[in-house]
Amino acid sequence: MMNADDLDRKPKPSDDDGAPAGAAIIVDVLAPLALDMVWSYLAPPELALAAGDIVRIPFGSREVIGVVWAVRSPGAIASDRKLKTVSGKYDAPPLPDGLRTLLDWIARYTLAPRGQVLRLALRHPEKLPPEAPRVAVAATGKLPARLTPARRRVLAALAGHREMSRKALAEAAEVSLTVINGLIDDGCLETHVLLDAPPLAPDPDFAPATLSDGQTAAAASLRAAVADRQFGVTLIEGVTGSGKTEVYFEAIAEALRQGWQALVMMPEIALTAQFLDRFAARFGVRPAEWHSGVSPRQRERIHAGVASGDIQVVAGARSALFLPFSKLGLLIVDEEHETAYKQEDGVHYHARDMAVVRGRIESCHVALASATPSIESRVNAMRGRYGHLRLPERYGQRAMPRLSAIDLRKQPPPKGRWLSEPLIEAARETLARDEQALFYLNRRGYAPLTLCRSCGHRFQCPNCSASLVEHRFRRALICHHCGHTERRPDACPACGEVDALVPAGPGVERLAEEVAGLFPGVPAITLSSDLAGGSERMRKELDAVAAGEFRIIIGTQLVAKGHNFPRLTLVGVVDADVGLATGDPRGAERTFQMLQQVTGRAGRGDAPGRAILQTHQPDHPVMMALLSGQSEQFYAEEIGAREAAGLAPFGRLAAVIVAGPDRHAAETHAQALARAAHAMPDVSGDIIVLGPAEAPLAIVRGMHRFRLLVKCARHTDLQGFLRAVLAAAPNPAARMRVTVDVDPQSFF
DNA sequence: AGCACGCCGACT
DNA sequence: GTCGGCGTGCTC
Repeated sequence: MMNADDLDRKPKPSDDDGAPAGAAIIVDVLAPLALDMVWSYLAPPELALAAGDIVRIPFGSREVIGVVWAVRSPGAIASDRKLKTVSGKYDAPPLPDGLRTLLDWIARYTLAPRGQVLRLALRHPEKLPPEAPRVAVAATGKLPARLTPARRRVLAALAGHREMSRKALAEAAEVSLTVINGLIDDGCLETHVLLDAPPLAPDPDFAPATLSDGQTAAAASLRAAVADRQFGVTLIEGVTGSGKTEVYFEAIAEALRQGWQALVMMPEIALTAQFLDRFAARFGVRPAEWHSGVSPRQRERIHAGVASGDIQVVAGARSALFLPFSKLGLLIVDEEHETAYKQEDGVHYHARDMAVVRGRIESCHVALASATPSIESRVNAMRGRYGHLRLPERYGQRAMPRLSAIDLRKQPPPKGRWLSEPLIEAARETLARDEQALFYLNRRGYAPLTLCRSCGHRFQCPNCSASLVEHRFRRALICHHCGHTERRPDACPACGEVDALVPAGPGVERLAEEVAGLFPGVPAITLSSDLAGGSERMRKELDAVAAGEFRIIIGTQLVAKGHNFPRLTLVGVVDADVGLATGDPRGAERTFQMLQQVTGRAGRGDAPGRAILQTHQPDHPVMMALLSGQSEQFYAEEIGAREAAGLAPFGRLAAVIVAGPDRHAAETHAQALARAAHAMPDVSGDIIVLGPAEAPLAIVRGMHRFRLLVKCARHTDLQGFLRAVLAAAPNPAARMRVTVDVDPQSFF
């Protein structure tokens, strides 16, 4: 977005510029470094700096980029030290007030240095070669002195057009650019710079969808909320195919009619050509698209367009939240429960929550959409903080899949096998109808556990104490937490017995073996993140599945979303209990969300889908919720259970300051604390463990040096929790200094 | 974050 | 005798 050539160089300071010393303008500049401070500089008056401007400043021995965070009132020279002078200003859109407020807010909330948060909004190449002006040519009417065949073709190709770009003309006339340049030199063609046409505006009335009654009502309510131009949040809840997208498209249409911008955030993987096409079908053009794969040049254009208002709608991953919108009027967070919204490195933020914050700052409406909302959003909806729109039915041809459960206690598969007779029978019927079946098992590898039959030795990761997972294809034992890999030995390392190691439990590889035995000759594919060949290969295989090349799919959570498999009518959940007893307080919520997603994939227009859950606990609230299609009860129980366990339904941040003069000792303490906190059974989420700091005020300044681990404590009794964590720490010298208790809502 | 300054080990 | 390791401190 910035370019060195855009830098307005400060004229050479002269002794007689006559400005009285007291009238010097001072600006406070924030640099995108891991520093929290703003730095004061003298501002050359001719740059006319304003808050938000992007400047270059001398900083220590180098020059860095910075953003004017504040312009000090004239005459207020606070510091007695000699100030350096701003070197120049970039001809780039300034950061709007709302965005700067958001960045400050996030820095405060996440305890991150402001400079580091600023990076989120400035993550662009500092220098780009200036964009080459695009040149168009038009005929002048003059005929060339020598009319060669090539020249004739050029003039003929241009005949129907007022102007064409040189490249397009050369292609159309099947000549090289030399011929065209020759004609320009002869004066037969004239050139002019082609101005960048503003992008085509999405048209709110291009092709409004036909909505069901329920959708119409929901859309009307959302439209009204948008037009209100006040901060508010609506949770849109509706199963896959219920038309959530169509409903929020109507909200976007309303924002467009009002002349406001809209941002649609989605998890990175959900931002597909399919979505962009759907948008284009409704509004006539694709939205601007923003994610990690967008080219630097395109980023620059989007920045400029969003700041000028030429771009009205952006669909983007979480980082799109930091674009310099000039008149944002609507934020939408699609698939709001997705964990991909959580940034876990650098600045730790949850993009869904920060979207709500930005909505608050911009005074506009925020819509959160999901088939399986997060507990947090549910609680907010239940307590009336968020509006709640439900779209309970599938619209159009697709019927909801029929769900049933198989009680594995009553109908267990034979020993060493994982598919029960009724599920196998259902798959047979499906295959006989020439349809596809999916066996879902969220376990990579061959077997999650390897045991020694002779001495009972269990293979464990040396770093994490988790079980090593056998990957038979790679002949390796792998830790799924840290990636530790070792060769699978033939003899037990504990007792030396040869050929005594047995796999315990199923993974997708083992399941594939069983499926191959049960359905010989039926084309099947196993899809997990272990698939060799990278995303390229994955895409190819998913396309092959969509085209019906495979009849049986065996997959991990990777198949739960994304690609549409049009012939898929049976989803068999091989072990619905995976993830329920892991000690993770979010286990039930996650399991429900995942199973709801994956079972929802069954069914197509003419063939209703079926989903079968194999479970040992058919009475578990998750299974009941899935089977009945009623999630109310489940959510209510989940919230109640969390409250009973002393867990807050909202995230909270806790900062533990480990005091001590010795940096290494402090790091060791902090890591031990983090581990101890992690191991506590009733805690999930994030704990910020900070290194030595002298006083609470020093946190912000000192924390960046010792940022060791950030995870978020979801705990109502924070003080008690921290005391417990500290009690578990090996060194009692570690002291708790500060806790920060932040419910995002409580900040307002 | 970068970058300089500073004080101890293996090389031309 | 120097090159270079990364520990510590500073940046308007």
